[in-house]
Amino acid sequence: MSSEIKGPETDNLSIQGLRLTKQRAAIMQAIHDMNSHFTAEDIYTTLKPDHPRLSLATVYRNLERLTQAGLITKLNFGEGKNRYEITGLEHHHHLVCLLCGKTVRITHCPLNCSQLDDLSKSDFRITGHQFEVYGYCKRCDSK
Amino acid sequence: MSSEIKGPETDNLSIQGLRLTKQRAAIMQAIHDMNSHFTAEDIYTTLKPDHPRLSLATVYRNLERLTQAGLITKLNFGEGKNRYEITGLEHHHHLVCLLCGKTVRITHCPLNCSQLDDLSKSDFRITGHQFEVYGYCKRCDSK
DNA sequence: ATTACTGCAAAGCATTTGCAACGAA
DNA sequence: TTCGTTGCAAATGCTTTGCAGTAAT
Repeated sequence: MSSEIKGPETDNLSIQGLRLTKQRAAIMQAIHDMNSHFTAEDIYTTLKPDHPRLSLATVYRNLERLTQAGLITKLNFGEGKNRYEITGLEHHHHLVCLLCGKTVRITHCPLNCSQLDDLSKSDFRITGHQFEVYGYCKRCDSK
Repeated sequence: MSSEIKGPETDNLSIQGLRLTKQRAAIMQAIHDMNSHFTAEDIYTTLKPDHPRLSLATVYRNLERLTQAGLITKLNFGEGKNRYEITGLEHHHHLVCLLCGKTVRITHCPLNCSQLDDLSKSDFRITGHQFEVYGYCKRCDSK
């Protein structure tokens, strides 16, 4: 329970040597209100109306820093762009609808398989993994 | 055993309504000689010396068509670019070394888990998935 | 006063596309 | 003669970077 974003809090930031700028606060707030798998563009278009001078570059730089700080996690749904989610939830993966983008959380993690245990012991030190399942949700499939 | 690339064969192509151009033949040959997880750039730089007029666009277009035809499969190692491999091998996933790029095949497929069976039956029609594990191989880890 | 952070514009990379010429069938 | 395919150049989409000014500590 060390690194969680619970609101516009500064604690996690200062520990990492990050400063709490207005832009960063706004971005963290937006991340919260987003409650889904968001992109840099999502954050940008959400904030732009109330922060006309905010630049996309700032959003990217912040998402990068927050990722490094462990506050958010980078996801890859194979769309050619990155998505993020807040870190600290139970470890999970996703089932993604290719049409509407709806996602369902999969709590089962494929990393717990004996074949990987064997490999891991002998030849590899595993540091990360990625598991995403694609398909069509009931709603989209019936169209 | 329907769609395999075994050399500069035309059978698979004609079935798909694809023409066997010099460029396509060269690309298929290169794919063979590549025997690893290659990128569009890999194919391009391999062929360029002997095919000075070959364009990257042609490589991309061919990889796309060959993927559609099921002869090769698109991979995503989270590098911000696509990799491909020849289809027809036993279904598998990869353990990828983040330093040297070495890959180890994982024959276990996480799609066979009861949680997914349940979801699949009720809400989703699963059409694809992605499972890659990252880490450092023994050799790179000891550096 | 430092020095992290920002906006802006330009650059970077992988990939795609429009179009006229080309060449398999 | 078709019409799938190609080369070229330009365009796209996402992301990064250089730089000079700004602001948090």
